[in-house]
Parts: sequence; structure tokens; C-alpha cells
Amino acid sequence: MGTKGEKSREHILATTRRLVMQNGFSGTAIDDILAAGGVSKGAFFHHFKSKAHLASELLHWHARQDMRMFRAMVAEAEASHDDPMDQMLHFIEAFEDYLSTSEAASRGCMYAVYTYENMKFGEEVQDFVATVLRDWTALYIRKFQEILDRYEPARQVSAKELAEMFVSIIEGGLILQRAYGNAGMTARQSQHFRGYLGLLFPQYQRQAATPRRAASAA
Amino acid sequence: MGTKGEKSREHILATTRRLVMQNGFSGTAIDDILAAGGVSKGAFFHHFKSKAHLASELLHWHARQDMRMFRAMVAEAEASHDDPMDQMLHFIEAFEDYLSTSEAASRGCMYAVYTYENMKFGEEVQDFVATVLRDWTALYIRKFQEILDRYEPARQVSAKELAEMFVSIIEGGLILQRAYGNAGMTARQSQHFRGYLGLLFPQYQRQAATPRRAASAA
DNA sequence: AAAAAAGCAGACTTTTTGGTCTGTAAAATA
DNA sequence: TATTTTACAGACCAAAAAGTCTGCTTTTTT
Repeated sequence: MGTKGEKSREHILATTRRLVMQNGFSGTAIDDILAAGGVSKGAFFHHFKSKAHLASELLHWHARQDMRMFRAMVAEAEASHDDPMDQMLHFIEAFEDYLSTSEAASRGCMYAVYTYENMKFGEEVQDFVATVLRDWTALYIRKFQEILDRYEPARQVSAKELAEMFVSIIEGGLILQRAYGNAGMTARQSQHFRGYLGLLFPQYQRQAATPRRAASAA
Repeated sequence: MGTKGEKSREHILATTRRLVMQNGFSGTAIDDILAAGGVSKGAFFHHFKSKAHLASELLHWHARQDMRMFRAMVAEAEASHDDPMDQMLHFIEAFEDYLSTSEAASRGCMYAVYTYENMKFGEEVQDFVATVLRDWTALYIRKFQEILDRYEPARQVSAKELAEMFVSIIEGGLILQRAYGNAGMTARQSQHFRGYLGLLFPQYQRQAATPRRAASAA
């Protein structure tokens, strides 16, 4: 385990992520990364054999972190509630919190960056982005399916379209948030979505009035 | 009016737009544009004094077209219906149609491209993107306000958040659509949103069962 | 028709950028 | 401790990118 090497490798990745979020990938020169991170060219090419390689590694690295955190949030929500709707709402609230807090998250979505430049990347990268987004969506599909199994929706909807709608709202919210320089925008959209869920599953409303913010279900 | 010059200027802009939608702005080299459009370097720099200038001009040119079309769609919707909800639904359906049909639109949103690279552009450009998105949203805010004035929503919502939600859904849908290579994705999200509106304004449902597709209201 | 200006072609120049190469200090291994 | 490998530093290089310049053709104006 190259502890030292691994650390500076991560430093490069973190620096790159910051810049890529600001300027896009093509808009980020290697020299920019070196300058911003205080890294030498030799160090850089010791860790990454090319810029394309960096693109791929950054994506995988980011996705690993990202997914780990998401799964943790889902697990936390599932641990603190029995009801799938409670779990979902708990998760979404935690997510809103994360969006408002995290410096990184509030700036945008890495997958969106890659998506809007996707013709510059190889198929492997494009496919991976799609896979990550699908995995992300799948997390919600599962949960919405459980909700649909328990509660009758006020109108005919599928778990998949609900999941995709949530993801869309987040992605779209991040764009507006960034364009307006208005933090909190995405979180507000997300709140609105929760309101929609309340409307969509009227049975739930009655069943549990204030089930949130309590980690004492299991 | 330099008819000839104007024409080749537009040719350059159209070519650029295509490429920028695929690779982002930084990811598009001037030489790429020249090659793709069969344009000479002299011609290019005759029309645009720098790449930054091109960025700005492209944005304004695109926004002009875009907004003209949007306003036309709104006008058409308003002409064919009296009820604001009818108008809104008519508009959204037309928009879905446009998303599914138009080669250009189905590939993504130009403002999102600019937004995700915004640190590469000057303030003027950033501000303009924000303005356009605000104008776009304002169109919907107006309409949703009219709807709210007439119909009681099933839960407390503002015209602004509804409008922003719709824009978010479209923007987010375009990202997923592109990432998955799945046309129709955005249109499906939009349909879902219409369903939500139905739920949100239950009075409307009863009032007009099938008011769509009829241009005989005025 | 003459003059002037706009529109364009393409070689050339400059700057930026990705990438290599040689050498060296620090770790890990034998 | 000797040796080998890993981790870096930074000058250097070649390709790509943006941008210039000169001159020719077409259009417009007088």
C-alpha cells in the first residue's frame, strides 16, 4: 500500500474534481491542475498516464465515494424507519441537508459534466456514467416499489418513473442553482417533490403524522 | 444587409451549435468547426473576432431563436384555449412533441452546456444565461399564477416553484436522456408532470374532460 | 464603370497544452 | 546496510490550438 503515493494521487483527483466542476473537463488543462494543487508535472504523470486516463480514474473515484455515501444514507434511513415511505422521506431530507451543506455537491453533478461533454470520452466512460446513473435510480426504484406495494397511489404511476423524476429534479435543480448562483434551489425542488409524494399517497398522510427525525424504529 | 455574409455567419453558428452540444464549448476547437462546416479560417475570423466572442454570439443567437419559438408556442396555446390550465397543458404537450421531434432539442440544452462550463466565460455570458433561464421560467410563472388564481391547489404551492419544477424536470430529463441515449425520456417526465398537475388541481379535472387539440376557442 | 468595402482563402505565427525524459530523494525490500 | 523500487521535480518537446496577415474575389456604393 503506497500510503504516500496514494495520498498525493487523491490530492490530484480532488483538485481535478474541483476544477472540472467549474470549467468542465476539456476546459481544465493539466497545467491548471498542477498550479491549483501545487503538483509537479512529473508527479502527475507518475500517477496518470494521460488526460484520458485521468478522466476515467476521476469518474470512477468520484462514483465510488458518491455511491458509498448514498448507500450509507439509504441504510441510515432504512435503519431508522420501518415504513418505506418514512424511509424515503427521511432519505430525501438527509439528501437535502447534504445538498445545502456540502460545498462540493452544491456546485453541480459530476455525471452531468461528463454527460454534456460525452462525445469527448470513450465508450467505457460513457457507459460507466450511464451505469452509475442507473444504479442511483435503481436505489429509488426499489424504495418506490415498496411504497407502491403498500400504498395506493392517487394516480397510476410506476416506481421507475417516480425514481427518474426525482433524479431529474435533482439534476435540473443543480443546473438552475448553478446558473442563478442560488444555493438552496435544488433542496427546494426536492421539498416540492416530497409534497407531491404526500399528494400521491394520501393514505400515508393519515397513517403517520410526524414520523420523521426519530431513530428508534428497528 | 449583408445577405451573403449573414448567411455564412449563421452557417458557422449552426455548425458550432451542433459541435458544442456534443463536446461542450472548450471541447470544440475552431478547426473542428471549420472542418465540419467547410469554412476557411479567414471566413471565420472575419465574422468572429475570437473564440470568446463566438461563445457570446452563439449564446445570444441561440437564445433569440429559442425564445421566439417558445413565445410562439405559448401564443398558440393561449389562442386555442381560454382556460389557463388548458393553455398550460396544450403548451406542455406541444413542447413534448418538439422534444421528441427536433433533432437539436433532443440532444440537450444549450444553457446547461454553458452553465456547466461557466467559469470559462465572462460575467456577461454567465449573466445572460441566468437571464434567459429566468425569462423562460417567467413564462411559466405567469401561466401558473393564472391557474392558481382560478383553481384551488390540493396543497399549498407557489407559481414560482411550479415553474421552476417544470424547468428542472426538463433540464434533468435532458441529462438522463443523453446519458442513457434514450430519446423520449424527457417527454415522459413531462407527461408525469402533467399528471401531477391533474392531482394538484382536482377541480380542473371535473371541469374539462378533453379540452385538448382544438383550436376553436377564441 | 470606378472605387470602395465586404467576404473570403489559406499560409504563417504564437501560445497553449499534452506528454516525454533525465535525474534525484525517499521508501520499501532484500 | 545495500539495493531496488516508488515518488517525485522540472526542463524539454511536439502537437494542437488560437489568432494574424496578405492577397484575391465578390459585392456594394458612387
